[in-house]
Amino acid sequence: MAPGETTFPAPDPAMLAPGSRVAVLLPLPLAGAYDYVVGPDQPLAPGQVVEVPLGRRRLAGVVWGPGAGAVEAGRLKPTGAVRPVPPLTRAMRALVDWVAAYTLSPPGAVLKMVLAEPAALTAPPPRLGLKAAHPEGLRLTEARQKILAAATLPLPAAELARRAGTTPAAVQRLKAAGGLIEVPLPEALPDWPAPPPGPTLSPDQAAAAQTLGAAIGQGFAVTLLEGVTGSGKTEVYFEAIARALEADRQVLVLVPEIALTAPWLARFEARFGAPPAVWHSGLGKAARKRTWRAVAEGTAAVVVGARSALFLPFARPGLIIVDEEHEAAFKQEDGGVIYQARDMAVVRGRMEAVPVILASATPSLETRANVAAGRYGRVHLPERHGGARLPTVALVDLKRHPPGNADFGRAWLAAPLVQAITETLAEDGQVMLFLNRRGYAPLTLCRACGHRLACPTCTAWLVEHRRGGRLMCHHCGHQAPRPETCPACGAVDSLIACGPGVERLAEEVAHRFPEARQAVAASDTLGSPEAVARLLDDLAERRLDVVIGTQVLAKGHHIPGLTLVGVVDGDLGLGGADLRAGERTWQMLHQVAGRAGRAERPGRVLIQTHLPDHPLMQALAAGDDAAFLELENESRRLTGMPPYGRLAAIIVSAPSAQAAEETAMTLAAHAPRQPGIEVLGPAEPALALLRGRHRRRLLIKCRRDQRLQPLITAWLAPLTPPPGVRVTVDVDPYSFA
DNA sequence: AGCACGCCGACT
DNA sequence: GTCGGCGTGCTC
Repeated sequence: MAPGETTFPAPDPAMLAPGSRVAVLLPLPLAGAYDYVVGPDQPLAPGQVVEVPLGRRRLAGVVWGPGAGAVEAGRLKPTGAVRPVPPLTRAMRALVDWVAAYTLSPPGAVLKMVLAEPAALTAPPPRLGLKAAHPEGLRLTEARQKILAAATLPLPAAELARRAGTTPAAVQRLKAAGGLIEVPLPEALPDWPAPPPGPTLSPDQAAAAQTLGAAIGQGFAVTLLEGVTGSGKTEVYFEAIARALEADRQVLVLVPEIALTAPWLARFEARFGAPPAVWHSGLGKAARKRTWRAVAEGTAAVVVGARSALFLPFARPGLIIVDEEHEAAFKQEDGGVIYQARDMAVVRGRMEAVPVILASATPSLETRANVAAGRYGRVHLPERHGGARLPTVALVDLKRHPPGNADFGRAWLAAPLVQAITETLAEDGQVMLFLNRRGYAPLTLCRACGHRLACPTCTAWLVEHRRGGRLMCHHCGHQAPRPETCPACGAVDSLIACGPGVERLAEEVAHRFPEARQAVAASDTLGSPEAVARLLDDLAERRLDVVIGTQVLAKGHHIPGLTLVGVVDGDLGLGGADLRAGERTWQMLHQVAGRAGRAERPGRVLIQTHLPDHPLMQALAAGDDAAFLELENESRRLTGMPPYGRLAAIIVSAPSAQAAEETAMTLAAHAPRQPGIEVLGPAEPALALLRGRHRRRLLIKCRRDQRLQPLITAWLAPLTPPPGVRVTVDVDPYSFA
């Protein structure tokens, strides 16, 4: 076999002979697979990646099965070359079909996520090495003798020159003279050292690790791994990973946000002696190709990645882990396919017959309900590893302690929090202030005429970013320099910043605590795992006293000197129409609370709130999770909301508000009317205008034991939206304020 | 998703 | 008189 022509045997017996009709799924949002006639060169098997003509281009699709026969035989074009990649497994094809049917997306749109890097579908150029040849009449200089002595085994040219102690030029001339021949290098086997023995686990951890590890190789099962921050969840599921590796299976770890995994990666490497493969949308083309192929060929043992890693074509999957399973970031909101990666990970586990671990300190209500119903198992880690104490939580009533104005301007820190920061700094402790708002101020208005600066293409205020002196829309990326005069009335110096962002909070801290060394941490200031790692290192090495951050800081990293966490706006997310707002606030505060005092010193958490009597705030202050969860669970049950009912959102978007409204009204008029089905709307979503498109939203709701998809399909199929109007379906929507 | 075909404004 | 804008529609 010639180098670079590695063929992958087709394991599927359902071979399609040349001349027969074959269905090929293309990575395009088409309604279904297209039929082709199998080309003369070789038979095809389901799952193979094959080149086909489409219009006047050629692209790679996947053999989906025998052709369906809707298009007359004379119009069929022949399939082309089979691409040198392992065929998509039956489980993978089933996953594509399942996700497409569940999310009401074209299967080709799901396939596109699987074939995420088209370049990966071509074989990498074979690595060539040079090996000694001994033609007659070769002039043997001293340098040439050294090269030939070093080239008894094939080596890359640069390496050969280095070992022979000569220059690459000498090697090239020797090659030209026929003294070296080019031979393909054997594929470098991945250097995956045998994992060192694991750490000593507490009895609870050991028992949990034992349970999770025992599931490897035993088929599909879902287990919730629940434990408070610092209980050692990661160490426990690392042991399950070790069991999967021992069984020669690959592991997928889904994380909500790859930029935040720097400490995780360090721990992983410390445990296993090698880094995992990493997958996220920000990877460069070359890295994507390398990683995709390594996963497909089975040489990448562990992959950690964001949502999109769910669709990587593992050769020998053995375990799927979803870390921080409660995180809203697993919900893909925009783009072709709208899906919940955590839920689809469970589906993939079922398709692949491998166990799934959902890990969280604050599991979602959905997952809790699945545990309660016996669908998922549960492993609980009650003890804090090392016996560190949980922080005390206190509420700061903003009505009793309004921050008011200070000599430096408007203040956002109430007196009790200022007091606590002063004490903490005096005791040489570190402080984290948490405010989930990027930028300097979330709203800018004109003092003269009251005009508010809004995004031209979204229903959203422009956020001032003083770093860079710009106004930005956080929804579409629109940005403009901060104007000198009011765009509405032309008044000079009349624009004032309203409300706090992290930059503004940093200003207040600088005024109040000029001695304190501080840093701001937000997703726009900390883009990469390296930047996050640097910040955490600065904290751990005590080069910082105060860190002011958004959600990016609310992760379970270990900062021993951190003894005070201040939540500047604990009410964010409360009181809206968002189903999960209360739950999210609870999870977020829990996670923030978990940050304080993880070493020997006990921590304090102060939460500023306007609603100290809210049951959520009371439960947090009392540390009464059970009370909060019971309240939340009951309200979901009574209203038939998830997890006790099923929901889908129908989103209409159009260039004009009128067109959106009209289509939405038409949809509502044709809504299914039957017992147990409720259709709400149309209503204006929170972002009625997004990226220049006007939007309306309808909600359809049914009981858990019914299926929404067939209803929605039957409802929408006969209604063709007018030109320019788009109708999209979001099954299991997260935001519907 | 591309890449066509198809009808209305500013240029060699 | 053409070059070219991107609006709809098709690709087995």
